[in-house]
Amino acid sequence: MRVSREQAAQTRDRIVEVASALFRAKGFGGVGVADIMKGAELTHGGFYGHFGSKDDLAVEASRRALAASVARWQRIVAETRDKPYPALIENYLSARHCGDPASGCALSALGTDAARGSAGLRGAFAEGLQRLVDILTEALPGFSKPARRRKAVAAMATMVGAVTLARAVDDPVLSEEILEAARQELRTAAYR
Amino acid sequence: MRVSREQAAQTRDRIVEVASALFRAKGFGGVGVADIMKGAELTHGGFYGHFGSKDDLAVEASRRALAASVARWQRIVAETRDKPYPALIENYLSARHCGDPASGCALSALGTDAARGSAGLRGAFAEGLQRLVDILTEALPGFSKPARRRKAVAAMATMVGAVTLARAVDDPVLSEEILEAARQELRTAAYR
DNA sequence: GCTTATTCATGACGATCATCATATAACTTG
DNA sequence: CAAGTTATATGATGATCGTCATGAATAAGC
Repeated sequence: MRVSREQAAQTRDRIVEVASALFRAKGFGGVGVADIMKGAELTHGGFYGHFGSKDDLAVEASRRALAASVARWQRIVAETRDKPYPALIENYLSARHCGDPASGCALSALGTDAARGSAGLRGAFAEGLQRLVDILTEALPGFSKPARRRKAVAAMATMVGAVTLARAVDDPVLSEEILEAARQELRTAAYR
Repeated sequence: MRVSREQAAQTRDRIVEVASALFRAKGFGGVGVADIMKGAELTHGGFYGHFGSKDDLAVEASRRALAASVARWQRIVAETRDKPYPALIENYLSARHCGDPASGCALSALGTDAARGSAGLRGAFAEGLQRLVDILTEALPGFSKPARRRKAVAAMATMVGAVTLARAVDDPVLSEEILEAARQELRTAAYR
């Protein structure tokens, strides 16, 4: 069967959206092309009419997920004009974000997977990371611009590491301790 | 063919050792049982005489890798009696560690993979993390014990996040910036 | 309204996967 | 030295994987 050009674009969009969630939930290797297509209410056959390979989709889905994070951060900054930095770290280091990788940040959901990925994939991660760091740099109070940039990069590392570790352990008490320790350290580090 | 009981134990040991390196290099899903056995100079058939499943081996290999990190940290602490903390973070955040996941820390090599793993696997990660945090807590200068513990947990998150991100991007300049930012922040955070 | 182009479904390809059954050979125990 | 045990090799299992060839059906272009 065939659908309108506009519907086809929507279909493609739906595939990327579903993939971005499934990849974050189960990893690049943990999801098959058929799973993704089924998630978009399609059969696996039409996949290669939209994408050249699974890796191509992985790159696009990662870009989509990271762009969503950028948009989310921008919204948080806009909504908390006075103190955006605490709002950002509180949000990232929340139990909700930790418990919902599928709709969370791709850096902490796919970080170690991306390290083993193609150059294109790692390029997408680099660009997404840069944009998030830019937002964080602007959100940080005081200091010179280079110092704020340095603090923003380090804060990114702390947040990504904290969520990654909190998810990697099976002890809920330890998970919460990790998130809380990161929250406290980042709060005090910003205002010293 | 058959080998002596002692040799069989060595064989099993060699499999775990090879697996711990291969898993860190390529992820749990990126390596097959046959690859591991070939790495141990065996064929794939004998695998299930030693282990109940691939996941069982994953747990054991992770434990092995994390125990090696604990031993490494203890050695570093013993060798730098006066200032063990800077030595630990310098070591973890080095370009060498970043460029060699196969013999590095399992937390930053398999963090996001472990988050999607079995409860047994996440238990192994929790225990390994606890031991590393214990060492870091003792190595931190000044402060009360709870404060040192909190700082140690946050420092772990920063280190794991920094190495994960530095590996996940394709830009060497950005990678080095991430490691350096984490080094600087951790140094100043410890002595404030 | 007819032709062409294109979206998606069906189905199959070969490769690879974890797992296991069986066979062989040699260590271990008596 | 004989009998039993067991470590490893060989080979097969069914499942799943990414990828692609083909066909049907309909939108788009003339």
